[in-house]
Amino acid sequence: MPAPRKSAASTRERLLRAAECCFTEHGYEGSSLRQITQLANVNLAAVNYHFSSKRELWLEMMERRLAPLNVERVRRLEVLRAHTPAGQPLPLEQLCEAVILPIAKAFDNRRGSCVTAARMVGRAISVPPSLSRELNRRSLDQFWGIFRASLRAALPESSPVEVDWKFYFLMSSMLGALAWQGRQAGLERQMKNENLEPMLRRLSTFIAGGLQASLPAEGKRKAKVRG
Amino acid sequence: MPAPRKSAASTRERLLRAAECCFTEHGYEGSSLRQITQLANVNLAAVNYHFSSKRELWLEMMERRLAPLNVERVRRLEVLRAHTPAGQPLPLEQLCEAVILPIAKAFDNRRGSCVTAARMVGRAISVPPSLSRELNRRSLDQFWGIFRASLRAALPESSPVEVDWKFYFLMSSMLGALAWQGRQAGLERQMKNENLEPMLRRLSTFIAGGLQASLPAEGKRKAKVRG
DNA sequence: GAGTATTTCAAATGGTTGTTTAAAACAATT
DNA sequence: AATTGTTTTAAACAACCATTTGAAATACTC
Repeated sequence: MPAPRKSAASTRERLLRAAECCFTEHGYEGSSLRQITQLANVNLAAVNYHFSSKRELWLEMMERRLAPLNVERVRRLEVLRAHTPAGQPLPLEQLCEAVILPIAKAFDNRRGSCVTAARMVGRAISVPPSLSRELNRRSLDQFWGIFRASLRAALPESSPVEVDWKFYFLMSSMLGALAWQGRQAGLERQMKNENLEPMLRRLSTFIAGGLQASLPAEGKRKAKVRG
Repeated sequence: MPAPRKSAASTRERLLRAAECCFTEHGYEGSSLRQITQLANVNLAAVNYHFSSKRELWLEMMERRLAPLNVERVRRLEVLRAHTPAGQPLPLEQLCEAVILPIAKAFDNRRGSCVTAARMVGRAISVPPSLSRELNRRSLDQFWGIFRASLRAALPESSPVEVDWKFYFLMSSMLGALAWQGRQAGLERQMKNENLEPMLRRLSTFIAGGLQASLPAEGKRKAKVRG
């Protein structure tokens, strides 16, 4: 049984990198295998050899990035839980940071920008439903189950359906902010590589504030941030 | 000069309606003119006759919906400004509602669901950049200028760049929540037609909380926003 | 170094895309 | 009724799409 050729992994890798770039820039349906293989400097048929289809290329590309990202998220959630006294609710802002901040680190920064990588996460919001569902099954369901439990622990006074709404707003806000990438707001300049983590911190603060705001226990109208 | 044929407007209208449906469901690149014309029961060439291209069809479809939406938003902002004593900052939550709530009403509800229409707005987040830029130029720039001024008036203690960030999070959160439509969170059921306005109210509260949260005036936990 | 499994490659498959064309059908005016 | 301008139609256009094929090239084992 011959070992795989030296450049084989390189072809696969180049393909994945090119796919990240194209899919992020032009979306799933907007990127052709011809564009991707040309950018990767490999033959067109390589996609169907190394992966079996365009669909699978996209899924593997996403999986590869999301897996370590989710590991880090879960690690942070566990640390947070360990540092919170029993009976105390988990601190909301740090909970948000546990989900959002790892995005800045989890991506390989050597080639391609972090910003592209972050936008890649956001792109998942606009992919065909069939792909979205499959990605969910492979790479998100497990993490989301864990995270939802943490969110319940951070919001002990909210009803389950209330928590679901907050969960939804947290996720969709995060994806929206990542997908949009400062366009239309004159912030493209602020969202370059070196500024990604500060931006994610701002985002965490924003989302934590939103989660806190709609707490039924608090007197809603004006004192919405914190008691 | 002969008057336009009776069914001419009808063809255009049917095309626009079908376009809303297809583009919302499958995205811009994912919808073909053949799908759209078939759904509209018109000839394929009708698209290039009534509009000049697929691109223009999408732009006109969006423009038609966004124009009255923005009129209503501006109207609400003016009412809000008129009801706020001079020197007082505009109330944040009502500011958010002025931008978000009109989405539930501005769309023609007779045919097609409101939810579809709302998702259509969210879809703008995932359209090719060239389209996004053109839509911006035609239908959003003017409103955004007005709204940004209102947001500054609601956040008198925030710096301009700080306001830009909040503006960005407000917009991207709104688009993200609309685009995602309860998928992945088991809330599809909650987001049917009759529930759209309550959902938009929740969203307003969430976003208003986020805007409030990062106020530099408030003694934040780590004081990361500003010294 | 012969043999073998793996990887690349150019070419072609069958299908779809947005757009164009030129003729036909239509409505209104003269 | 003839003319005019508008709208619809079927057909064709050229370009591109994802995927497959089978042979050539490569790297590894024995």
